[in-house]
Amino acid sequence: MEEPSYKNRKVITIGVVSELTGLSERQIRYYEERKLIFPERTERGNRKYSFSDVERLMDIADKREEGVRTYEIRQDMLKAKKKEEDKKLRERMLRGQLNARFGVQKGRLNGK
Amino acid sequence: MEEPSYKNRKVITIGVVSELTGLSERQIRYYEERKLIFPERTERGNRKYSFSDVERLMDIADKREEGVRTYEIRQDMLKAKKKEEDKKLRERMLRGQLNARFGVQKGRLNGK
DNA sequence: CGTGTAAGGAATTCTGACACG
DNA sequence: CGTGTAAGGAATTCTGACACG
Repeated sequence: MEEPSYKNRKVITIGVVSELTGLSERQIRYYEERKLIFPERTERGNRKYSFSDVERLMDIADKREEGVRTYEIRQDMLKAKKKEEDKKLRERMLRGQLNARFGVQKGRLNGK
Repeated sequence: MEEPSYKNRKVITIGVVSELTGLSERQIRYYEERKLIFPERTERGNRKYSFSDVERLMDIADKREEGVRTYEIRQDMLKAKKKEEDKKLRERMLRGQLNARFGVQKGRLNGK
């Protein structure tokens, strides 16, 4: 498991993203302004998107068609993100517990 | 298994490919002329590459540094491709054999 | 053969703004 | 709020060609 590869690499220009999603460049830039997506930039300032950005944009497009406001979409995003983080935190803590009781001894840090 | 996804989708413009590979656009276009890579085009004619194209280009760059000529690189490519196809063919034939003797009967095509 | 470069034109992208509803 | 559009400029990409070794 070492590939954050392909899916998350920001390499696609806005024109291609527009083709891929069916959204106008105006819309794509606006969703960035509303902090729904976060493209990188080339040295000269051209936006570059990843495949996950493209997928997120398609989700956004669906939401928008249902009439959901960009602000609400953003709230949902943040909520989902927090939930993700909490989950990871709980998992880490659980692992810590198990290790403390049954795990391989890592060797005391110093004998004191 | 339905994702020919990310890795093979042609979405990267030549400028980004150049950054990614360290090759000049001139070189990238030349390797296309020598039939080492096959980008797609946007409606207006701009080249679009996939991540596998990028990887292939990096392989090509390595070969070139070793002094291998584009013609030879192409020959090796074709050889490798043929080998791949032969392998698939043999696998298909073997499966056919097994099916014929032990496989589920597919029903005769017609009783004659 | 493999690559650089200047040339000219066409298409892309960018930003900030006005418009509309 | 969300999106279209015209505006002007800068950067990108394209092709065909000449150059060099």
